[in-house]
Amino acid sequence: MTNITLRQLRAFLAVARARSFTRAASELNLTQSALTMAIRGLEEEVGLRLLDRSTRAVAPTAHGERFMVTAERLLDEMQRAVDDLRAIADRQSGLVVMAATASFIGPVIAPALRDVAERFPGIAVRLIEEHTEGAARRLLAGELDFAVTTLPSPEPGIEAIPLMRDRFGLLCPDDHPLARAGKSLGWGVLADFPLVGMSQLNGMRRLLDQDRDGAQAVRGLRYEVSSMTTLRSLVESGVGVGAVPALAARPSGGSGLAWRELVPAVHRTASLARRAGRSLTPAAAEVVLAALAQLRQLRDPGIELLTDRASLIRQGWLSHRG
Amino acid sequence: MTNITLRQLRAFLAVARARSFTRAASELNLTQSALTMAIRGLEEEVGLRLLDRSTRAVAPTAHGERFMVTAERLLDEMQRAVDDLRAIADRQSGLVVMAATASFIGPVIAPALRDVAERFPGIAVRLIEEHTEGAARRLLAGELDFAVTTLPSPEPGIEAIPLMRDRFGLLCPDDHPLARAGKSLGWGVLADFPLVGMSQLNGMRRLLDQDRDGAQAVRGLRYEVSSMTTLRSLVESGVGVGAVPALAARPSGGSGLAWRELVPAVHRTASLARRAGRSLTPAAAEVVLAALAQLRQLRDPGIELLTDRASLIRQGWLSHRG
DNA sequence: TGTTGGTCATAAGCCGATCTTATGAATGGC
DNA sequence: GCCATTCATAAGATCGGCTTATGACCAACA
Repeated sequence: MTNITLRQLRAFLAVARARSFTRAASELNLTQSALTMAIRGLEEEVGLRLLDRSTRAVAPTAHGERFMVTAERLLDEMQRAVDDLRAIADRQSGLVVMAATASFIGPVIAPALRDVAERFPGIAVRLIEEHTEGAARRLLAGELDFAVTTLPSPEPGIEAIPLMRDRFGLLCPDDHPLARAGKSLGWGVLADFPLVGMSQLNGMRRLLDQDRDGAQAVRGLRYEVSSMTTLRSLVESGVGVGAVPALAARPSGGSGLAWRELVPAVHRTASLARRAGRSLTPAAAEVVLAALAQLRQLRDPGIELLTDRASLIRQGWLSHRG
Repeated sequence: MTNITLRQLRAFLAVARARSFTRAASELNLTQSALTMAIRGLEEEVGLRLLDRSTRAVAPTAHGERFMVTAERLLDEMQRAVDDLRAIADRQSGLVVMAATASFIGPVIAPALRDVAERFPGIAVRLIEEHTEGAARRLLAGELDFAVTTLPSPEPGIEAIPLMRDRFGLLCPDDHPLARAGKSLGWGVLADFPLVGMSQLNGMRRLLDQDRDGAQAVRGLRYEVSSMTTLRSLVESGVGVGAVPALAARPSGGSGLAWRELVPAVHRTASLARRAGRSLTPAAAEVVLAALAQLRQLRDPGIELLTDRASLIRQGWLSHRG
């Protein structure tokens, strides 16, 4: 086992290049004495004279000259490797692989990514639109840095922290009678109209299924669709109405759609999830922060933020730096 | 500038591979605590988490995993470079480039090289038969590790140490009248026979030219040749006699040739020479030592050893090791 | 030829980095 | 919930490396 240090390599190169201990010392901000000892240590370690020196001249030996090339390359590679890591740490580069449920991507993730791209042009993102189960599977497989999902129950091997919750409300055309009914709406009103809802594969659908009040929004469902975009289209064209979370309803006003709270409140909680014990990369942390900022900007009565930067730091999702 | 140490790299690799600080610590004969600190230092230096760790599990992060490859390669290259140097230091490999005058090669250098080859099969030698001036030029050009020459005067830029000296004597056929003349021979006897001698390009010829007694061996030279082999052939076939140094006469008895001292003694001194300030490689030192041993074995009355191992060490030609 | 200025080598003491010991905090298994 | 195990942290000890001071050597110059 070698006990050679990079310090010795640097000392050797400096002396060999400067052809002088004294000059090399001043370049390295050391004393000549320190270099003498460093070179001695190096030569003892390899058992070979690398620098021929007298009080009048210093020059690398033939072996020393060959070793210079090696030492140079070694230090160079080391520097490059460290620089790469530092670039990632400084978020000048990096790849974020993440998954999010569709309803988050439009109003939250997309603008967050635009934001991140502006400040850190070197960060690349792979965004996977994925429902809860798929995200969980990918997390466990180690494919993702993190995911934004409506994780129902904490799975082993996955660590999650509540991010926000929004309540379900009625989505209807903005010229629909219920759109401007004076009083607050109860879940019972849904019984009077043809209902549009998500298929059973969907996370929010299952929330409704399991809720006593929410179940009224899926009983006798007339149209069952697989994406929120489709649901919105159907509602907008007056085919029916549906119960959707506040976030999924956005944008509502001005888009031909109206959203009204339903009481009693039924919530859906979205979480930040990662594989247990896996830390966020600096780039991923930046995306999470930007998403948080987007959520804060929404200022929607139906949407409630459940965490903040400090809390994320406290629970080990973010570091203090940056 | 990175301040990362190879120690940290080794610590990182050990922990990442063992997936445990404790196990890695016992492998490296350190405490778990030391590794914790080493890893912390490394991570601070690059600004990036490289190992995700809890009290129950340790695993490299994605970046850590990539860095493992780099760190492995770096340490490996370092090890290889050092091993190469050590092989040279141990004389398991190495190339010696040397020059010697022809008269040395046969009786001294050749058997010395056979000897070295036996003990250090990895050492390669490039041996150049070269007269004094040529050797000096090559030394100054840095082409040679060392040379064995009859250096007349110390040149600047060349460092020389006397190796041995031999005296001139009469070379004649072994059935020649002078071969068994009772008394010692004076230089005057040469006047009575046709003389064979080296050309003026040769070092020993010039020694004779410049010596009052020796000059009698070149005055009225009948045959002027350019190599000792030729000279010996001519003398052996009875064409004439000549004055040659003891070493150049060997082997004399049993080869059809006889060699008799001439008085007063005229000496030729052979030196070990190298470029000033240039140290011998371990392999070259081995050759020098072997040559010295050969010279010692000659035990020829006309040959006088002028140095020894201790003296070479004292004057910086050899190191103590080995 | 003695002096002088500059160079690398060496020694001693200091200081900081690193290691060890001891302890704390977290977590999975029972 | 308790226990065993693991990593983290703190404090003291130890070791290596740095600086300062000095020596030895050598070339250049008077």
